[in-house]
Amino acid sequence: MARIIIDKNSSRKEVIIAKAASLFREKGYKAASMRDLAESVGVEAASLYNHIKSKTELLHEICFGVANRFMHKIEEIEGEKILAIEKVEALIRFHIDEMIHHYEEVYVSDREWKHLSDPYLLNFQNQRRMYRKRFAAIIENGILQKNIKPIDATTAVLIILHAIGGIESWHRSRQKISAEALTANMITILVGGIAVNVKV
Amino acid sequence: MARIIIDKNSSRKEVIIAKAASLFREKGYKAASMRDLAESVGVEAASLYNHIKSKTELLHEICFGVANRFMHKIEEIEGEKILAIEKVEALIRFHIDEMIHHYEEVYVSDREWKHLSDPYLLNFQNQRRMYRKRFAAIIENGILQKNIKPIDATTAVLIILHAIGGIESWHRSRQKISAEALTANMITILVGGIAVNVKV
DNA sequence: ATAAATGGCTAACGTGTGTTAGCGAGCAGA
DNA sequence: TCTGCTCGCTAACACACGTTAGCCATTTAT
Repeated sequence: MARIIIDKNSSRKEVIIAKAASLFREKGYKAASMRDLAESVGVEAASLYNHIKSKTELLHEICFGVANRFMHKIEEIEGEKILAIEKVEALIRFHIDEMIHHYEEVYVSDREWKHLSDPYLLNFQNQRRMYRKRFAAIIENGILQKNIKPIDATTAVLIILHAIGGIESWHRSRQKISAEALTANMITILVGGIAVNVKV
Repeated sequence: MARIIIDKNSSRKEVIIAKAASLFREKGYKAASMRDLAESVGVEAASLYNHIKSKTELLHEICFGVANRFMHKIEEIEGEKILAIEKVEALIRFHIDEMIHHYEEVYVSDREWKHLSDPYLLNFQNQRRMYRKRFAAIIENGILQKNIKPIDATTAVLIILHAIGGIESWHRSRQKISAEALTANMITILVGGIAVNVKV
């Protein structure tokens, strides 16, 4: 009888969620079957249901786990007493970091949330909209402070978030450049793209 | 007996492909069923097979249709005698234009190509890799010409392509700003992010 | 007008899906 | 050691999927 192996600080449920994130990222939520997941966990499909309620629950856990982390971070940053452009940079750094270190979950939350079902779907979409509004508000503040170019804040947020989502490709491509170099490049382009050019 | 309505310059097959693109975009390839597609075309599921070979064929047609358009465009731009940074701008404009006017197909080609099956999947991935290499080569040229900042070209391509992919969100959001304004903003941020700052 | 091709239809197939029921092995605490 | 709970298993379910076969109506070409 093959039990799910767990280490000290993660339950069997958490192990399943982690494997699910990896699988959903690779194949997409719909294309990944519970039997696939079971195999990757090392167990029969039916056994999974001793730990989880449904396939959708796995998606909830992944999506809201990620969403909550981002919500907490933006709250933290909003409270700091720094320039708006610095807040934007901090936020970008956090996004990149998340994308590098919690790749699978962030990716899934980004691309597969459509498959959430209705009480959760609505909630998620609301949180997402809120987050973007608050991000845009920071940028608008920077425009008033004159350390950000007078651009459409919504568009800027859209570009920034999706650009970072593209780290997916970097992740796949055998890490030609280091995480630090990647971050530096992205900051140069993104912050450089919206910041008022003070130096040179 | 309900026939598929066609206009002068599109066959029944093309009508089906267009509807498929719309459906695949909305639900994802796997989640969109042939019965869904049939309903949106106004016909029974089995009838679709008088015009197409399989569900996968629909995905091929969509993905390679888009890929070919981009390949032709980059070839055209490579041949022009203009600065590298201008080539990049032209390419970005084309991407944005495609994303605005052939939204569904471009989106599907971007997000659902994973579900292509193997002779086609490999081919598509190769074309994608080629395209990005050629895009990166233009940027590297611009760095040598000193009209583009000395950044990692691969990262820049990655950012640009994904940022434009984000127009998806704009498309959904009731078009708060015009297509022209959106394009102008994106050019400001993206080109501004990589260009050497000559003017202020 | 007649023949052939086209493009619908219904019915059904096999397969893969998420999930439940029910059973038993092994670990935990008394 | 005994008891109960955790967590695995096999078997099976109902259903949704892509696709095929075979039939008939309508359009097109001769």
